[in-house]
Amino acid sequence: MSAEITIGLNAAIFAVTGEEPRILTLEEGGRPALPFGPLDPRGDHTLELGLRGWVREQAELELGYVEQLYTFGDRDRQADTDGGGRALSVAYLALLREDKSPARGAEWRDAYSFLPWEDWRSGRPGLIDRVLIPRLASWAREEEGPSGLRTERVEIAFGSGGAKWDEERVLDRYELLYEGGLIAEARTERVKKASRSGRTQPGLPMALDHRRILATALGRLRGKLKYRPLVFELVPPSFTLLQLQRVVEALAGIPLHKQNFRRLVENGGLVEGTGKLEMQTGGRPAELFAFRREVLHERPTPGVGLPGLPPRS
Amino acid sequence: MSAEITIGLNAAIFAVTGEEPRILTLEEGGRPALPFGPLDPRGDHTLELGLRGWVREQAELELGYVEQLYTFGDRDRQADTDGGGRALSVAYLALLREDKSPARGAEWRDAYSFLPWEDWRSGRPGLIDRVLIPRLASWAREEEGPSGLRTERVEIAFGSGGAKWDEERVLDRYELLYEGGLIAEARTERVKKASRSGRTQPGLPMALDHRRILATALGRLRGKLKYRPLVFELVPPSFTLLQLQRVVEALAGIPLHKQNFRRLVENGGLVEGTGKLEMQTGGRPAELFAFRREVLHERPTPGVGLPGLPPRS
DNA sequence: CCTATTTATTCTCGTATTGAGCATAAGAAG
DNA sequence: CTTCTTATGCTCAATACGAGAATAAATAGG
Repeated sequence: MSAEITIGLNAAIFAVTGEEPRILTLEEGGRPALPFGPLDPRGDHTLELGLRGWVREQAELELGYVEQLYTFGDRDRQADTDGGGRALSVAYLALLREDKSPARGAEWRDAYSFLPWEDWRSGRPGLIDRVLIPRLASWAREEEGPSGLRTERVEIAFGSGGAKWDEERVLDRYELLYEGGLIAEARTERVKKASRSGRTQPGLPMALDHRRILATALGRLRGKLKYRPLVFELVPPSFTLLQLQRVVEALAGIPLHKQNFRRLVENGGLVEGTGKLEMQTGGRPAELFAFRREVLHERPTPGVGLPGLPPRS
Repeated sequence: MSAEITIGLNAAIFAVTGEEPRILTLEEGGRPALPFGPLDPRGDHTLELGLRGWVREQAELELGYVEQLYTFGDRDRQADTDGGGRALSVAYLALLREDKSPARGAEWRDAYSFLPWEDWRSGRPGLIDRVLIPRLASWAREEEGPSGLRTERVEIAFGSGGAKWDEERVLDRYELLYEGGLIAEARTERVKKASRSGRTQPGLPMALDHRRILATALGRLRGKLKYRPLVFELVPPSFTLLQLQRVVEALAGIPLHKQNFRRLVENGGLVEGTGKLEMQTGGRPAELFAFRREVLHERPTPGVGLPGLPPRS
């Protein structure tokens, strides 16, 4: 009766440096992997503590903000478990201030190198209409059961055909690309055929299911930015408003209106001026601001907001 | 090395009938329990399918909307595992249209009977200021390490001391009450002492950690109502706007302004009139409306909204 | 038939927030 | 001292929100 079950603990650890979102990776069988390790059923008091332990061990980093993301347990998409064993992955989202340098073996990589279609900071990436949509469209055509179901999913996920781009639907997009055979990690006939015919699979692949975890994490992070003051976990204790904005933009993957962003965080009571100035701006000096913790008292959902949302929600 | 690990699948299944939110329960060791069963590591292809199987078996109900909630794995708060085994619970939130009657053994119960402080539809429940706050305050006083930390948590969670009530913080409140010894399921000295001295623990207890799962589920549901059209999983295909509003109010636990609610869902494109009328209203007949699926195309976050939120987000 | 009651539905109004952009300030570079 | 760059302040129209008045269409009772 008892097949062996193992619990893997995975962390998608984000930092933002140089205006780019980074994700901490290890090298695992030739592909980048998220830091992970098995739960010690006797030792680890909580899942989160187990995770922190693994990250400490593998990257010599002490995690700050940590939040549980999702538990992956599909039998068909798990690691090649040797026997009949079953592996579950409990995935976490973690944030680290700046990019502290990790131990050798671990390194920070540009998060968008794995999900290049998610970066809209310089407009809609050409990749989407040039590669993704055409190939997804042909995938949608071929097995159309209930008319247009796949087509509708593609439109909603990628903001084509009249739908609007929703930066939070990172996982929807990844899953669609996975099903459509555009993700190298899916070892389906479709992917093999495509690569034989010389087509590239967009974005760098990761080990196992880790890119899916990354997509889940990025989607959650983007969503949560809007209603919890998470950005402040990623910036130094004092920062200029432009720095703050760049961090939000890096994660959200879209450009923001500078003056309005300032108005939002200042009037929203999220930050307070420190009186000090940052002189290395390349222009007029900028005031340094700090997070106002009291805001947690005052407003139920103190996020930084993103444009394009139908307000009130 | 290998201690046995078991994965429990739990479901918090909501329905709304007669303007009351209901939760599906079984009876387990004298206390109400959420439907649950162990994952079959060989049989179940996915966690969700395993869960659906258990609910089918135990309650003879076919789940509609299902979403993964959280994975609980604290060693100290798990079931009394006989040996050194470790149990994880993967909890799900599920919604069921109306209340289909379950098999014997399962029954629908008022969700607020377990979390009575969460129902603000007729104003702030007296229980909060009469019982919860005083007892939490004394708990906060007694072990105040960093000054006011506990006090601050209580204020934010319960909307006392200047903070506003945030209906989403269901889990925060539950955890606070748990730590403060007001939750019967916590088998701490504090709880025992309180019950010896005749104090009641507010709300009906559930088996194991199930009330915590319920709190997690309700919090998530309240949050998600605002930006995804979840309510429509809980109402019949056609409904009057007041019916819809009552369902939202039941779950959110707060009263809504009728005219504004109507404006929100109508102008928001969430519903469309069917032309048919409901005559049994007790007053003027009401038009029957239906969910407009197209809205998924048009707006990224088509929720029903709740008042009091700092807009944008 | 007339009236009170109940619920539905339509509008209005004052206020706050949003999205967009113009204008000014204060540094550095030449 | 002109130009470039970034910071910061301010305006303006469009929209959304919160609250509530006003009107419509049923039912129940006399």
